Amino acid sequence: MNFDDKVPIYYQIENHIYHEIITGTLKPGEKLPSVRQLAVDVTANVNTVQRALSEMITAGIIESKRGRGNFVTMETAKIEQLKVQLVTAQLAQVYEQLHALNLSDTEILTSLQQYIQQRGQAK
Amino acid sequence: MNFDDKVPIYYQIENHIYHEIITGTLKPGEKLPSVRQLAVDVTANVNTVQRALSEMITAGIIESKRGRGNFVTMETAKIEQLKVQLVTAQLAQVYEQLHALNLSDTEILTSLQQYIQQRGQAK
DNA sequence: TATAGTGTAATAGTAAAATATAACACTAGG
DNA sequence: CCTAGTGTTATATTTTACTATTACACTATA
Repeated sequence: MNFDDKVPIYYQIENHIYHEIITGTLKPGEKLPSVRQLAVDVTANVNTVQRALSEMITAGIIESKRGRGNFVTMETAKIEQLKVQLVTAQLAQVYEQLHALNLSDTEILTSLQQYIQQRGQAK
Repeated sequence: MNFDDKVPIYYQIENHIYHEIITGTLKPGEKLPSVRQLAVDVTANVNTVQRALSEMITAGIIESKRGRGNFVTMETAKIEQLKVQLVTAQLAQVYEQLHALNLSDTEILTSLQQYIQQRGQAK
């Protein structure tokens, strides 16, 4: 995995798995790879993976069944809620940051528009 | 100061000062508070502040004058460039994250639009 | 029932960030 | 020249994330 050394690995693993759940790579009720396999996949330690999973279990997104494995919740409402939560967190962050740089609401919007346009051309 | 324990303090201090420079709270050529005073201001250690400053000095945004103090660069072009850089980094992050959540370009834009609208109503 | 695969937990060790503290080097002003 | 204020650097210590390793608890199945 490609880690950003500015933020904890367990946090990045958590986010990574959340993304897989939200995009449907991991479907509701589906079994996750074993913690040992996950550790290999993301090139991290079992304990680090476990820490990430613990938070997801607490959040109710993952259900842990001892001796069987970890499973994505079947409550699709929770997954949808999680998605909204992550999206909103992202939007809030950009908004706050750019606002703190004295960009107006419209400037923030148009700058994102421009960024997307330029990004499309660059490909 | 209000630190996010998910990212290094020196990095947050760096960002904090960058914001003050870009918004004009700290003007070109202006002297920064002493490192010891800054440490008190942000409730961190002198060495931690120094680490943040070191990166800013390397980046050419801050000029250090031993015995006199640290000063914001007078090259306004550099400051403008820094602003573009920070804004772009923010835009890139949201875009990548939301794109990874399977939001299309237009969905990303409209969701930001909606966020700003709702935020306005909440006040 | 034995075994392989699973989650869970504990221990010890390493590395990096941050702190506390002190010392050093330079500058300006009295 | 001396002193107060500045940046700079170094040392030792604490804290936290991460790793390596091992052991334990449970489940399914051959």
